[in-house]
Amino acid sequence: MKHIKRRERESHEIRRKIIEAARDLFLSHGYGEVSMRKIADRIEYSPTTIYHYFENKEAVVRELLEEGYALFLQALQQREQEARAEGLHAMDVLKTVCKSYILFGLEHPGYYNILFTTNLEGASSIAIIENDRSKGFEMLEAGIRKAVDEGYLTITDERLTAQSIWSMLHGLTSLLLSFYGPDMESRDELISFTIETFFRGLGR
Amino acid sequence: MKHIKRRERESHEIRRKIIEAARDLFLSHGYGEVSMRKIADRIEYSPTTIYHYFENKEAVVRELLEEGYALFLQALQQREQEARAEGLHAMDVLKTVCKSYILFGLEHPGYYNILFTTNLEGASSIAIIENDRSKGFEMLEAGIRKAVDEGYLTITDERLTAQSIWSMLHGLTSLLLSFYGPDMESRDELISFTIETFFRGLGR
Amino acid sequence: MKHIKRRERESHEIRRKIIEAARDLFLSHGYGEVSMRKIADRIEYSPTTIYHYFENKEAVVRELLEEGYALFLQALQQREQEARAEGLHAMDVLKTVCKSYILFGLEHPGYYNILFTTNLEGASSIAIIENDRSKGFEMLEAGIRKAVDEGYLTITDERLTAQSIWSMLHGLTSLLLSFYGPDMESRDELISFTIETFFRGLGR
Amino acid sequence: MKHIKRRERESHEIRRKIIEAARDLFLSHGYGEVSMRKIADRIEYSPTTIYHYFENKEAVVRELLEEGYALFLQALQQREQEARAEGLHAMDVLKTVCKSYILFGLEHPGYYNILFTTNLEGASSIAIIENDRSKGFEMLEAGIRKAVDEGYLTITDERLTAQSIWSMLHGLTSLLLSFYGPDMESRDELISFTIETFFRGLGR
DNA sequence: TATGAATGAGTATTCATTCAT
DNA sequence: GATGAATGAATACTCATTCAT
Repeated sequence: MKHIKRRERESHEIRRKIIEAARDLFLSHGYGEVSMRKIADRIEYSPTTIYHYFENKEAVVRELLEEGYALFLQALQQREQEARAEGLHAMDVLKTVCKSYILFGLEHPGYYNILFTTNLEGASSIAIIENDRSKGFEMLEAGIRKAVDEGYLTITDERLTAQSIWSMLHGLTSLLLSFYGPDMESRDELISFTIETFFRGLGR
Repeated sequence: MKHIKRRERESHEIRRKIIEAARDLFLSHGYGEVSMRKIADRIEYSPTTIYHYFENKEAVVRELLEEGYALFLQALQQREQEARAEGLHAMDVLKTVCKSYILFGLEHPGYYNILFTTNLEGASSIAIIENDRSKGFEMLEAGIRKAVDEGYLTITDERLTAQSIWSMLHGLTSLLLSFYGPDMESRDELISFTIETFFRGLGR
Repeated sequence: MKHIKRRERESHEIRRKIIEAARDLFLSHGYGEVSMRKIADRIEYSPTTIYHYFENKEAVVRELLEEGYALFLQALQQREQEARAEGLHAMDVLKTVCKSYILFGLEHPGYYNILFTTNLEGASSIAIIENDRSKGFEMLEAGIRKAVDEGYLTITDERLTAQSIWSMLHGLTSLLLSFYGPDMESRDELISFTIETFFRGLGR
Repeated sequence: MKHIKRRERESHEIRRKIIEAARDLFLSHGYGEVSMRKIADRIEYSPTTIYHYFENKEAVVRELLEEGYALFLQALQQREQEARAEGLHAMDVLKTVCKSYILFGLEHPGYYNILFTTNLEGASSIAIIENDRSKGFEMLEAGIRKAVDEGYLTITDERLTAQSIWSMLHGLTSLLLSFYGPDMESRDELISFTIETFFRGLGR
């Protein structure tokens, strides 16, 4: 059992296939719809094989979440650093981060749904990862603080502001994912409009 | 079949129990997780009994949706009329509607999830009700138009603005539902802050 | 229980509807496919109502069989008497009976299937009716005897001959019912050809 | 699914048990009566196990049909070749084929019922096999043609004649199967008598 | 006379999972 | 490293039937 756990971290081609299949299934279906057999069918292996790489279904989902969060955080951080490197001031860096949040959702709808929409009720040990979620939130807070420090924002409660921004971002992303096709013309307009409006509201 | 259809609309104690059980199950689970058997267990009847009152699972969900939308629209309309009766001007009426949207979600988390979060992929004939969803959206648009007409808002694209507001509301509501307990102290503060910020951003 | 049995014989409009519905369902489906609920749906009554007229499903089938046999025998006898009245000689009377056997099957495919094709395994008390089946067989035997008596046939074993004829008739009918649509052009040709061939074979 | 398909053709002890159980159940019951659970009970495995070997119920029936037809055609062809090898002339070869048709039914009542009596309404993709049925019919036609060519038969319509013979054979077989025990003494007599009579009727 | 209410058993099928190889 | 074999429990849904009214 120990050695299974150990190997669980090892990278492996089939591990990848499995979690990619699981992610794709999550895209169009809910947690209950993603079955070990469907994953197995998709990668053309027997269901038993999956148990060679993952202890059970929950372990698959857990890894999916971990990967998703890693990807998510990486996407945000990368864009932030790029923005900084471009010499943007704190406010525009913050906006860039916001846009890349939404972009992540649009580019990885499967991951986004699992990370932020799907209710993973059945999966108990998954709560551990909850703190990955707060890392993204902390990035937001940090960005806000910097904007405040640099005088672009006048804010009393950073935490509150971050929650508010986050909810706006999540609302926008999930709206775009569930009710609009991928080709919605006014998509970018809606994104820009919402973000600009909100930040204008935040003031100076 | 005929005789079921005939009184499908009739009220009945057990019908109520069934859809309430279904609604509660939807609160913490997805469509696939809500099973006829679980509903039956919850109301302490045999699964067969449910089929006495509903043609199939989809019919249960359909009624749940219809009820949910009715409740939702009613809540919005009632608060709007109250606000008008109180002599509030268009802008504050609009804000009141926004707050009652969020309040509906917080008071009826089960309904909110089914109406606006859950992926009802399996349920085909449910698309019909989709247009109930747009009724809520139209209320928003109408409120915006009125605020524009009365000079409280300067807006170019009503549709875009409504989508933007809607996404903010949905984001806020689902954030509150998934990540905060019902007793979150700063809840109302977050709601007010977000709405005020956004409308300030919309300008004049 | 006694009085139920008694009333079971009474004619009644709904009784008729029930067994007609059952018969129609038997046409296109097997015994297992004919359910009390489907019968009830078809006549637009509740399933419970059927139990007012019949003790159980088996009783419905039993009556269906009785009626079917009555109809069957009546059809045969009527044509036989008509043929006799027309002054046909015994041989042609016999052929007429044969043709009316086939015609019954083609005109009442539902009844024919229940009477002669469907395996009524589940229905125990139905064996009683078995002797109705032999009545039809006896008509055949009687017809043969008469043809022999009148010198149209030279036959050693009447029983054997009757069985032989019967099997030919059943084969022809069920072939026509299962593999040909109702509009098969060469239908009558096949019937005539087979009967004529067979009787020619029986000889003088 | 893939891996099941891949070895669907492979022989396997349990596959055999399953289709034999299904065949036996078909003997005394209709399509609707033969359930996966009953099959499972009969072979003393769990119902789930059957799905390890067959995709679904229809696949079981399909294989049953394929096997049945293969056995049927083989039986007919073998006897025909034997008869030819024995130097019988075309007429007697034809009669031999006829007798082996009936014999097949008597020796394999389960198969016979599925192939020629049971209404497989529920099973859609099964129609494909329908053309196996016509192969048997074609053997009959070919035999007739040969008998005509060799001057044993004078016939105008081969197709009609074949249908006529076929219906006689089917009638005889199903009569023997449903209404007589396997030990009926006069069985062979009835078979011979009917065939002889019919062919005598066909003439020269 | 008719039916609404209720259910236990049965229908096909899918699920996650274990075990021996 | 991979899988065939096997299953108990669950899925939605249908069945014949009973009972009280």
